[in-house]
Amino acid sequence: MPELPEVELAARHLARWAGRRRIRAASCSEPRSLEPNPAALSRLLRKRLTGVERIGKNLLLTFDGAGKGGAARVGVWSHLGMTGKWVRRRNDDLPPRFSRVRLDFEREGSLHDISLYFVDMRLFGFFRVVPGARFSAIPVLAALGPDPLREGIDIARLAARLARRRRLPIKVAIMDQALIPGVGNIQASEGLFRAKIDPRRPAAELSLAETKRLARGLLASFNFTLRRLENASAATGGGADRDVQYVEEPGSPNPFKVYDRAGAPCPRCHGGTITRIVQAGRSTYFCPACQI
DNA sequence: ACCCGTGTTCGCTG
DNA sequence: TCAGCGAACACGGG
Repeated sequence: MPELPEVELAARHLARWAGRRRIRAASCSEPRSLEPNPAALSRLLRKRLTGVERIGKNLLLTFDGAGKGGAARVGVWSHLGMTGKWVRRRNDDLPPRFSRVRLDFEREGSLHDISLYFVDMRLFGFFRVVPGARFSAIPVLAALGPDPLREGIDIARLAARLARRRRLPIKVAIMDQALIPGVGNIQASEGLFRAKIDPRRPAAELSLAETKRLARGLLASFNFTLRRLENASAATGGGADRDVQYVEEPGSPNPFKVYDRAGAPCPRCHGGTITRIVQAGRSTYFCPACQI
């Protein structure tokens, strides 16, 4: 599930659910993973969630101390991996299955106590406490490109970087998080379809016009997917003090134009058949007739 | 039983 | 030094 749109929705939910609220308790339940550990989690106690930022698929939370005497600021760097999600539950509800981290927030105004859970079945995601919230000191984060939703896509920068990928297929190239962070396997196929670009083309061969189309196609796909997620989230009871998950419900129809639609007629040209190929070990979907 | 997977990192190779 | 590749991580679902 989690590519840029899903993580964006998670960030908005976290801010709405727990923004400005103070952590009363923090615990982790996973037996074998080293991260986080109780000692690291304890640094969050009594601190207020003052910032929720997203760069690509990375969630950056900032917590500030209660005291005015400059109590230490603490950050959390969280990634949803393949199966991670954030879930809100009432305080006395049972923890969801595959819960890894539980954060209990204090009552605030008319809001009830709530618990937020970081849930991750496959354990490819993580939740790391970052002392001082010095995110930029983390090499992986520093290497990320500018977030496309907030800062747009710098065509010149993108073109210059693609030019260095001589042989790499464009679909594989754009999944490099240093280029356009947040592009995952679904959004890569969707963005290329919207841009009418063949995913097999060597990255360095794209013209400037094609690079522009690609940037627009990716942004359009991000925004389309985000809107779908917002609607699905609102429909399942956003605002009510009930259990809410932000991910699409299982069994909901595939909202994508080509992803996971092998064999279907092309929704644009109607002349081609959506085809699945494997690139760098991942599925790619495209229309051989109108993606050139 | 077997294979697949919406992500990332690491080690190897040329 | 580096682009590119394949494996590894873990585990439910089809």
